[in-house]
Amino acid sequence: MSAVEALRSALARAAVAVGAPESVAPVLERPRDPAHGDWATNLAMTLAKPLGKKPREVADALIAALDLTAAGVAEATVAGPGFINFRLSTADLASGLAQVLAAGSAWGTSSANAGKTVVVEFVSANPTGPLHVGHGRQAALGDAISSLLGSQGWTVTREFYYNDGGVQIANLALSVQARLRERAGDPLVIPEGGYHGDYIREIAATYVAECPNDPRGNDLEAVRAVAVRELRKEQDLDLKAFGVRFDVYSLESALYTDGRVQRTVDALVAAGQTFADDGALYLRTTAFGDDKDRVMRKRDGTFTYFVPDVAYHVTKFERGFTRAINVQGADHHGTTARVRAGLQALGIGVPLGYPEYVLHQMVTVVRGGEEVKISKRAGSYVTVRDLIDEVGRDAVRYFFLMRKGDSQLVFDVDLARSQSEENPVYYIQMAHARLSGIFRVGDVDPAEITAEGIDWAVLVEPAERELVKAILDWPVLVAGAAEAVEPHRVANWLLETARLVHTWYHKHHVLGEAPPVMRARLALAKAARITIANGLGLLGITAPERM
RNA sequence: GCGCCAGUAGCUCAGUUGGAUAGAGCAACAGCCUUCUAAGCUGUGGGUCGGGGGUUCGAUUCCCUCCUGGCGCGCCA
Repeated sequence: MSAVEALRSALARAAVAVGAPESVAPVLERPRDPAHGDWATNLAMTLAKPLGKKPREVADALIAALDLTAAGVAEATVAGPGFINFRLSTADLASGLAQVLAAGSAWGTSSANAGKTVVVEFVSANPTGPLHVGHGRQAALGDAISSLLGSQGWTVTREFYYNDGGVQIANLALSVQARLRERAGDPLVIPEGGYHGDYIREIAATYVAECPNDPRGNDLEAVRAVAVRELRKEQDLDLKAFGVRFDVYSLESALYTDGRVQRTVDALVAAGQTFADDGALYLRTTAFGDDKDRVMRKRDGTFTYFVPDVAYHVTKFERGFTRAINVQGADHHGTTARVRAGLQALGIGVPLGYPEYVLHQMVTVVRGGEEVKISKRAGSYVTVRDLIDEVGRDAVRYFFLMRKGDSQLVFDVDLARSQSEENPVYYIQMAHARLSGIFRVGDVDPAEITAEGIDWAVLVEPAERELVKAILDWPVLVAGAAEAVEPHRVANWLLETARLVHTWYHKHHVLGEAPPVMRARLALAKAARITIANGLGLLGITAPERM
């Protein structure tokens, strides 16, 4: 049993002793001010009302009834409106590090969700151009969310859905055709809604090389096939540069060719959830919470985009995923109600909140204090590749993850590329490198550092007590971030912990200290290094040995 | 007009799911290099948590209302 659990159960017994109505689960949290102690509980305040007493009286009674030894507490005091603050002995506090050393790369993982499966869909771009910064945010978020869930025992499938059907693909083919005809000497006429970037010219060149008999792109279907293939290749390279890997790629076009779209429509009609009006077929999405009913089949006989999306999500459900999480830009939030409504209308037992959506706000890129909008190759937007080439993969990952998804994100290129204290990525990686440096310089193999024979009571300095607490809080932090699907909590924790590492490193030495102190501090350094490396790993960022 | 998201220090943002005197970085100011990386550290100043109501022992957090900004509201995706 860990120190916290011992304290919690001792408190629960004390609560019963002072007459609490039924069993309680006391809440323990870190006091904001470390001077207040190592743990604090608001138990007395929550019990005050049912007991009909003042909070501070209840607090005094709780302390009197508390078995301090069993709770592993050196001191308990009442403070403020009725908080009880606890101080642990340094030995009890720091000995928790033994778990960290034993767990290693598994520190912070949990098997709480073992046996449950989740599919995380992200990026899911149209293959109509290089990935833009919004896709980059999705890639960072989706990958980190997948890792977070995986760390908590979920079996995770990372999935990319190519929207390779519909009008936009037709516009892509026409845009390439326009460039082909320009090459052949015609005046350039890029169609309405077409694509203007330089990459369209590159695709035209590829097409001419492969199909010399059709320099004007008269075979539009062949043009389309080459364009989609080239852009999928391009996007794959973007993702590779970003270090993101997917387990499954799904194609919208396949949902048409294998009849899934038609079968989904038939099922919705059979379920009585549709109606025809003015030559179009509607789904009664209002029966499932949408603002208005939505067109499924247009008058021209083609389906609207959300129909294949519903068919696609049926496959996720049929593949047996407990949860489905979709990471998308907030500009897609209108579709969430539609997809869920379609799944409910089918009446096949899909849970109400399926799929879940993690929506993120827009990204703006700033350089030299000015917003950057244009990439040469893409024409109208900044690409992920631009950012990676300029500031590196680690910095791009961190910057996309350091803000809550539902905040708009300002990506400061100058800050991200600066190799200085101001840059949070460098600051965190530096903490890891410094910890590594202690072992390198001291010629100590970290593998030799175990909890065996360490006197934890020597870690009495305030700076090391704070670092110890941050390390021991890591598993709760990760579990909370996974539960809330919020990777930015990990990013913030890393920055704060890196700060504690730098403070400790600056104030106290490891090598050359008296043997018991050096040994305990080496253990602390190793535990900190493990935890920071695990945190960076979850975010897909490297933990360098030296910088 | 309706829906979703945001509004916290000069700037960029956290705030542990309702707790103590609201925090961090940058910027400003004052200091610190014979020791494991100064790519660093220490300290100081800085606030009507957008405004106003409500819920309760207690609200940045929950509810209502208004203001401002972003996104969406298509037989586009």
